[in-house]
Amino acid sequence: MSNSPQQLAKASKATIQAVRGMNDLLPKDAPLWQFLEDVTREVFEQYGYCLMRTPIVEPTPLYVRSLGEVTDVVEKEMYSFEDGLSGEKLTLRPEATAGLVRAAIEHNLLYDGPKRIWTWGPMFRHERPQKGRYRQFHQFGVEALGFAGPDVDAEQITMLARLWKRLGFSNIELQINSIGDLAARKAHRDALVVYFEAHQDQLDEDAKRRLYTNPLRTLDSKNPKMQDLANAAPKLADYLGEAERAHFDGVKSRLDAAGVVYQVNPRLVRGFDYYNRTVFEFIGRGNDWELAIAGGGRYDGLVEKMGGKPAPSCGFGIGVERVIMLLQETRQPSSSMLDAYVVYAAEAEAQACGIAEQLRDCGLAVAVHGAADGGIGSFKSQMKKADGSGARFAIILGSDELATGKISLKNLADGEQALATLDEAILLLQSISSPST
RNA sequence: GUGGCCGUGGUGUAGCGGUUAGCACUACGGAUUGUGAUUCCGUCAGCGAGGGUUCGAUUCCCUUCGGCCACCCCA
Repeated sequence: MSNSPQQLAKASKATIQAVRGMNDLLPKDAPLWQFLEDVTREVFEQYGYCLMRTPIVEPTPLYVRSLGEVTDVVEKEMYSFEDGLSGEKLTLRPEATAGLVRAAIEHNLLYDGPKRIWTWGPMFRHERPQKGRYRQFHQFGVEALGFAGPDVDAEQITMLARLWKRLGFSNIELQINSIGDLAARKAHRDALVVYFEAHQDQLDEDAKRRLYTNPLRTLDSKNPKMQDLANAAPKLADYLGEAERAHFDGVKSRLDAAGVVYQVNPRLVRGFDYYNRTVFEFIGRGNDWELAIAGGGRYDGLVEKMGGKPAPSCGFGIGVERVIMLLQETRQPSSSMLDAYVVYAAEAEAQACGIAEQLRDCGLAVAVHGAADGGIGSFKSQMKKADGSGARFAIILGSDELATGKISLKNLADGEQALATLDEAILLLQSISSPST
């Protein structure tokens, strides 16, 4: 019904836009993303985490089983559809953990012991878009599968703290909490429901709606009228057993030892059902916003629940777009990676391309001038382009250079220009070329 | 998903029933022989889309698409 011939005809005239909440990464923003990807990979590798990748599309039941049937994500935010060709029920992944766990089980990844892994890519959730919240967004996902002790919890939190430091962030807040094991959570939840039922008359609309679905959220209510009620409610901490408390203490003492500053937030919870014990969240603050930039926790039962052998685990996700927002506020745009920009007269066009190829053979980054209209333009306009490209040097090929068999090499930073042979130019360019190329 | 605010060249904006839709930045071209700045001159480029009201709509109304904010939730 949404694609009547009339509507299609109309649509065919209008320009086609990107799907709502799904953004293009434009060239001007790419360097920042690449910087973040590079630094993140380096930090993860420092801790022995290995890259792996899973498909963007998974069978829908994977998420229903792992995240929990009554979670918001599963109930109303998943891009689920039926493959018209096979009839399979599929879902665009809303998070990374379930797919990684599925793959770990499918390939028996844990047969010779626990594994530290990470991944990265787009995730999809059908929410109303806002700043820092998109329908296609990107996450780094990190999982330590098969580790039972509090050491990996602390390791991952410490790793994130190191990442923020490497990225130059200072205004990051860390909140941690223990939500206990399943039994403790269930006992606490039941007590909460009983408590709220006994105070039905004081509940606001949200609280009533969430009474049986997500009573924990009511503890976090922003409604001032609910504060007293929430404060007097049963506390999760009182339901934690000895082992759970010891685990949490283990995490905290390791963070203390590593010098990682944190705040215990007894109301911190996660949106997915599979979490237990340690949960944590890093809050980033920009000029006019405050959002979680990374969050995670322990999920001791998930691997077993998904059909694998029991493998207590811990993991987290980083919101790439949100980290990029912070980077945009704290970092200057990075400079071009070009070593040279070739400017040439019409009769030197063939030589320009040839010389550029020879320079690239030597590992240099070289752009050859090209104009929108297919011509090449004056030397003046070519030099403007050379300047705008951010290249360190301009290589000038005109009739004079052709006649002498040399090239002119102009340092765009200080304006120095000299004639040189190609070999001399290569040596000079290599000596100032950035080592990463 | 609910409620609210908002869509003017690539960017930031002025105008708000009849205007050649103004300004700034950017881009492009030029200011004597083959050279990046500044300055000066010039040029390109816009009312998100679709209906309606009207003699006439960028301006008013509706729908839609998109952005942002709050809620919800979360990275």
